[in-house]
Parts: sequence; structure tokens; C-alpha cells
Amino acid sequence: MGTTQLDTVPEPKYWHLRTVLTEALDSEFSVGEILPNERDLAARFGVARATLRQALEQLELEGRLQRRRGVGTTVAPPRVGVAVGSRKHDWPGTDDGWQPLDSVLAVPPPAVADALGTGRDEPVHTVRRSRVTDGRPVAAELLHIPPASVPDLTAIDAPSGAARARAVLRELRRLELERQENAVELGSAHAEDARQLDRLPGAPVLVVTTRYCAGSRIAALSVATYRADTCRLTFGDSGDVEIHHGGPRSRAC
Amino acid sequence: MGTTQLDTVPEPKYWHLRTVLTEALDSEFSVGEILPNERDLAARFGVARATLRQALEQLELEGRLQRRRGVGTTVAPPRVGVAVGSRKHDWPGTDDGWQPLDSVLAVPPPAVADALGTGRDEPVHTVRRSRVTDGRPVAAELLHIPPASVPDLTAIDAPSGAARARAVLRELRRLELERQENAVELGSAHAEDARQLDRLPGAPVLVVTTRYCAGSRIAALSVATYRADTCRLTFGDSGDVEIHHGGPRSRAC
DNA sequence: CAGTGGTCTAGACCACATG
DNA sequence: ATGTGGTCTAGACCACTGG
Repeated sequence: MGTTQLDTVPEPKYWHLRTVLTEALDSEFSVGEILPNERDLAARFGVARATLRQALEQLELEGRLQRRRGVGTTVAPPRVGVAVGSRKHDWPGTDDGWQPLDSVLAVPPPAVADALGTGRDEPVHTVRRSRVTDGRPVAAELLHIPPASVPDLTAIDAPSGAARARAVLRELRRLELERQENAVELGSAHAEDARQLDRLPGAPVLVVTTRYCAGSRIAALSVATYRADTCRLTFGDSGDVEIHHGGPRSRAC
Repeated sequence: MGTTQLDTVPEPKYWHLRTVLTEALDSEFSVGEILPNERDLAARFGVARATLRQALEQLELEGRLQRRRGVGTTVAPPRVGVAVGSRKHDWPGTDDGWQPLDSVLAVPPPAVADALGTGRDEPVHTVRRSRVTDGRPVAAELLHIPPASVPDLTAIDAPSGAARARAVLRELRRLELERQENAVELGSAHAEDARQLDRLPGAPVLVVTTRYCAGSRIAALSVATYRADTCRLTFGDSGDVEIHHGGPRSRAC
């Protein structure tokens, strides 16, 4: 007996579904359009809702869909390119999309203390910032600054809040920035970050760790979490590297 | 009546489970150790297996666990830092962990053609490469090179295969590299990449798109997919930015 | 209120690795 | 043959959004 389909294992349903939906998105839907609800879609494709959801999850991860509880599933716009680590000699706070929220002087997590080279019991300034692009929050950041990097900071003016954060950044900017080193890895949004990014806890994020070096010392350490579904991080001196999804261009919104 | 738990919605079980397991990993397990199987774990925590799996998925996404079908779930080693876009003036192929596999001259996907600025019907050289670190595959790459970038390439020697790929890279290296621009985004591994990375289709990957510029022209375009679970991408001129998980250090392997 | 996506369950079967 | 993780189902209930 000849085996017609030698050793070809059937694709998982959710993966095949992802492919079908991708093609449908490329050809039959426009940005912002609302998809049928999950129960209808599952019925239409003859699968359980859990399976359909597995496919939708993939597409959301790839930035093709956006799902909001109580509202529905919509076709996502192309990812926005956000510049990271460009303009080598720029301190944080020079007017880009970053918005300082507040600042506290407290003992950081051990991992941060180790990376900074400060003692595990030494307090550092921690500035919370939020990055906004096109009116949408794209990143939440904790910027850790050893007191030694901002020696002239007076506790008198701006004791707390956003004003305090701005004061810390202002002082920091007086240092000579030698270089910055970036690292990117995948993570999941913790409760705080999730709220700030308008996502659920556990949402995939790109964690960018930046080491700001000045005078062969680590003057500051930034840990920023970017929404992985909506962001494309760009490095290097200039503009965007545009790669869109294949297929016919979708109609305008 | 005072509401004791004002508006605090109970955490999802899988998220709480993730937290508990994270702490357990930090304190009670060492790298490489095998966890109990999913059915036992689910029973132990009093949840359905699907819920337990949701927590494990998170941890695998965060690089804390490694799961292999037919084998089991093990504690993953810390992510390896892989340098991307360092040494600005380096062409691909200068002996780093990259290994050329083969090369074909074919019409690329429209998105690639557009990014290169070549016509959608013009064939380009496409070199497949694989990046290995510590003996493990970490990335799969397609490097697209317009024929104009390698004018002296003769089809005579090395008509195909790895030798051909090396020949193309050798010719490419004769150009003056002006700069490279990188972009990072989250994606999911397609069938080919998945096989090359020893993962299942749909596994999360960090897609690094690099534009190699020479003489104000785009001389080559690289699309590389890195295993998101095991890799931390580092940018910039020097070494690693080390941030490990918090908590007590786990015992050695 | 009705409708959406998010969580959770209990069970079944499959693909794969290993002894 | 056994045990592992991977896929899939059918159904229930919850949390949130909006009219």
C-alpha cells in the first residue's frame, strides 16, 4: 500500500487558522475594521472558541489585531517605529516623547543595584516616565540614578511628583554622556506597567535596558517596557526600516 | 458598611500561579532541573491543566522555563546576550557566530523589494544563514542582496550551496559599509525558521531587520529571527547589560 | 441591559522521546 | 509501552463596555 502523504504531519488547526486569517486581513479588511465576535468566527470555521482564540492570540502578538474586552476585535494599524538609543549623545529628558511622572529616593531591586554598582542597601533616585507616541502610551520606564550622578540636587524645591522628576533629570543632564548601551529582550507586563500601557497583566512587552555611561561610570540605568504588539524599536542614527506585511495593500481607514 | 477590599478585583489564577512559580524557581530550583509534569503540577495547585499551562507559557516566554514535548519542563539558564549591530563598520560574514547555508537568485517578497528599492520583479541574491551561540541555534536569517551590490560575482565557481553563499558574502564585503540601521519587533516563527531554531511553529521570535547602507544606497537587507525565549539582544559598542531575575541566586548547575 | 473578550474547567486524543 | 508536552473540545461563568 502506498502512503500518499508520507510523514507529513497535519498542521495544527490554530496555525492553519492563523494563516487563513492573515490572508483575509491582507485582502479583505481595512485598518480599524471590526471583526465578527469570537463565537461567530469559531462557528464559521468549525472550531472551538479556544482554538480560534489561539489563532487570534498569535495575530495580536504579531501586531495584526487589537482586542479589547467588552468592545471587540479590530484590525490593528501597522506598528509604529519608535527610536531607541539613537542620537548617541543624548540624555534622557531632552524633549522626545517621554513624560516624567514622579521620582522617589529608595533602595532599588538587588538586580538594579548590582548593575549600577551601588551597594544593595544604597538608595537611588527612581524616576518614573511614560512614553507617548501619536497620543497612545507605548512605553513605561523606570530610570535609576545614583545620588552621585546628581550631586547638586536640592531636596528643597520640588519635593515630589512630576516637578521633582523634572528636577532630577535636569541635574542629570549636566553630566557628560559618554555612551549608552542597550539590550532588548522579551518580557511580560507586570501589574503597574500593564495599567500604564493600557493592557492586561502578562501582555508581551519588549524590555529595553539602557546603561548610560559617563566618565567610565554608570551614571544611570533605565529599564523601559514597550508594548510588543504596537511597537517596532529602531536603532541607529536615522529613520525607519519599513517592512510591512505582504499582500495587497489594505484600503485606507 | 465599609468595603474592606475596595474595587480590588481578584488576580487571575494563572497570573497568581506564575508569581508563585517564579518565586519557587528563584529559591528552590537550579538551572536544568526538571519540574514535575503538568498533570501533577495542576493537581498540586488545584487548577485545571489548561490554567497551569497558561502560567507555564508565561514563564517560558520570559525565558525562565524550557519545555520539550516528550521530555518535560526544565529550568532554563539565563538568556544569552547576542550582539546585534555592534562594530558599526562590519559587513555580515566577518567571522562571528554566523554560518552561511546556501544562496539563491530569486525574486524576493514585495515588502523586501520595496525596502531595497528594487523593482518587484527583479531577482536578488538571498543568502540563508544560521547563527549559533554556545552550540545552540539562536537565529535564522535571510540576507537579501541586489546583484548591483556584487557586480563581480561570477556564477561559474560555487553554483549553489554554502560555497555559493560564501562567495556572495565575499563579494559583498568589497563594498564600503557606511552604516547599518536596525529595527526590532516581535513576531512568530514560521515553519522554516521554527525548524531551524528547534522550536514549534508560532514560537515567539525577535525579528531584527537590518539595512546595510553603502554610498547612500541600500546595499543589502537582512531579516533575522532570534529565539525570544533564549536571547537578549545587545546593541551598542561594548559588552553586556546584565539584569538577572531578582531573588536569591539559584544554586549552580 | 445585551454583547464582547477573558478566565476556567474536565476531559479526550495526538505527537514525540525514551527505555 | 510508557510518560511527556501539544492540541482540541464543549461548556460555564466573569469583567468590562456601551447604548
